[in-house]
Amino acid sequence: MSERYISPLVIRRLPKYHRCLKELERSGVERVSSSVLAETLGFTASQVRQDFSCFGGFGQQGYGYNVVSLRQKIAEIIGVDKCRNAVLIGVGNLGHALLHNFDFQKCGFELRAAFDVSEALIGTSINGVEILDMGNIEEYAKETSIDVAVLTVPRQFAKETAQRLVELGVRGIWNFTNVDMNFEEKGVKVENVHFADSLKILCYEISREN
Amino acid sequence: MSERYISPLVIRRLPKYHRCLKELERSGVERVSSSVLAETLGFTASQVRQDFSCFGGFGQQGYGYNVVSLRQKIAEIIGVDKCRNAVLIGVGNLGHALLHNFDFQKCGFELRAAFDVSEALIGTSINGVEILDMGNIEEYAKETSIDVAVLTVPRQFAKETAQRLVELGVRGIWNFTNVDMNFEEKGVKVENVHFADSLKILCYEISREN
DNA sequence: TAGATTGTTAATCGATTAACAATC
DNA sequence: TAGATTGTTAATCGATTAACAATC
Repeated sequence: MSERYISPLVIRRLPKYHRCLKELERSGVERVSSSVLAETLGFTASQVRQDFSCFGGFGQQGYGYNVVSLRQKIAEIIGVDKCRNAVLIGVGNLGHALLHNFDFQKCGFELRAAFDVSEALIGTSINGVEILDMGNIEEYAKETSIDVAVLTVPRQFAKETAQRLVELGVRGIWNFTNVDMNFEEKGVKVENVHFADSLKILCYEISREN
Repeated sequence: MSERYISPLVIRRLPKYHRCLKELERSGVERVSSSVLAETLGFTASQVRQDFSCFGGFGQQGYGYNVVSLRQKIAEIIGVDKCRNAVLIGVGNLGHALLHNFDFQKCGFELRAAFDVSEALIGTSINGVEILDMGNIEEYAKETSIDVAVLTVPRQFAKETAQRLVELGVRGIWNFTNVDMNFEEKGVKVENVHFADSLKILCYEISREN
C-alpha cells in the first residue's frame, strides 16, 4: 500500500513481530505496549514504535496496541493474509521434510503440488500434496499460476531449474540449493536458506572464549 | 585470537567470504582483489577491506589477497579448521534430511551420533551415523564431550530437551524447533533456523509491486 | 620504476535510541 | 482529571563508503 522505502532491517523484523503477536493472541492477551513487545523480542521500545510507524501508527496513546488488530495489520503488511500458490520442486529428503512438517498456510501460501523426475514418486501424494512429473510443469503452469517455487533440487540442477521457473513467471524462489542466483532484472525475488552459513556462525561463536 | 569486539554484521558475512573463497580455490584462481571479491558477493571493496582489517591485514599492496591463504585465515577465524563434536537430537523428517545431505565437516563438526526415543530407530544407522537411545544421552556425554547439539525434535519437546543439553555442557545449540530459547547466562550459544521467517520475508517481497 | 591495491583514517550515511509533546 | 503510552522529532551511535598514503 504505502510505497515508501522500508529498510531490510525493518522487514526482517516483521516475521518476529508476527510470531510474537500470534503467541500473545493464542494466550488470550488483549493489549500490549511497545515496551512489553520489546522485552519479549529483545528489541527496544523505541525501535518497536519506529518500526510500526514506517507503516502508519497502529496504537493508541495511553493504551498501547490491540493484539488482534496489530497482528492483523502486520499480517497484511507481510502479505500472509493472502493465499498464494506455491509448488515444491525436488522431493528428496528436505522436500519430504517440508511436505510433512512445514505449514505453508501460516506463511500465506497454499502448496498446490510437488514436482520430481523420479518414476517411483510421480503419482504419489505426501500429506495431501500430489507429486507430479517435472516434465509437465510447463503444462501445469498454464492452468495454475505459480507465485512461489520451493527449490529443493540437488545443487547441480539448481541453475537450470531456477531458470525454467523464471520462464514460467514465478514471482519468488525459496532457495534451499545453496547455489546463489539473482533474477532481480526479471523481478523475481530469491530468498536463500543457507544451512551451512548458519552453522558456521554458531561455530564462530563457540570458538571464542566467553 | 584477537579479543576485540566484532560486529554481528561482520560475523554474518564471514561464511559468505568462506564460501566464495572455496569456490575460487576450486576453480584454481590464485589471487583475488577486494574489488573482485566485492563484486562477486554484492558488497563494496571498502567493506571487504574493512571486514578483513577487523582481524588484521591479510593482503599485500599492489597484489591483493592470495586465495588459499585468505581462505585458510577465514576458516581459522570462523573455527571450521577445527573438528568439534556434534550430535543430532530427534530423527524425524528434518533430522533425516540433515543426516543424509548435510556436510557437517565443512562447518567444522563431526556428527558423532544421533538420538531419538523411537524403538524402531534406535540401533539403526543413517549415512554412517548411529541412532542411540535418548535415554542414554547423559551416559554418552560422560564419554564424549558434546560441543554442539542439532535440535530437530518436535516443538513441544524443545524446551525440556534444550535444558537437558545445557545441563550436559553443550557449547551451542543449532535450533530448528522454532521455539525461542536463551541460555546466554550459561554461556550456551543458540543459532536459530526459522524457515517460516524466511518464507514470510519472501512473501513480503512478492507482495510489493515492483 | 610505474601501476596496482592494500590498510586505515576521515566523511557520510543510516539505524537506533532518547526525549517529549500529543492524547487516549 | 491523572497516568500511561503513543508517534515523531532530535540526538547519538555505528556501519558503510570514500579517499589516500603506504608499499608491494
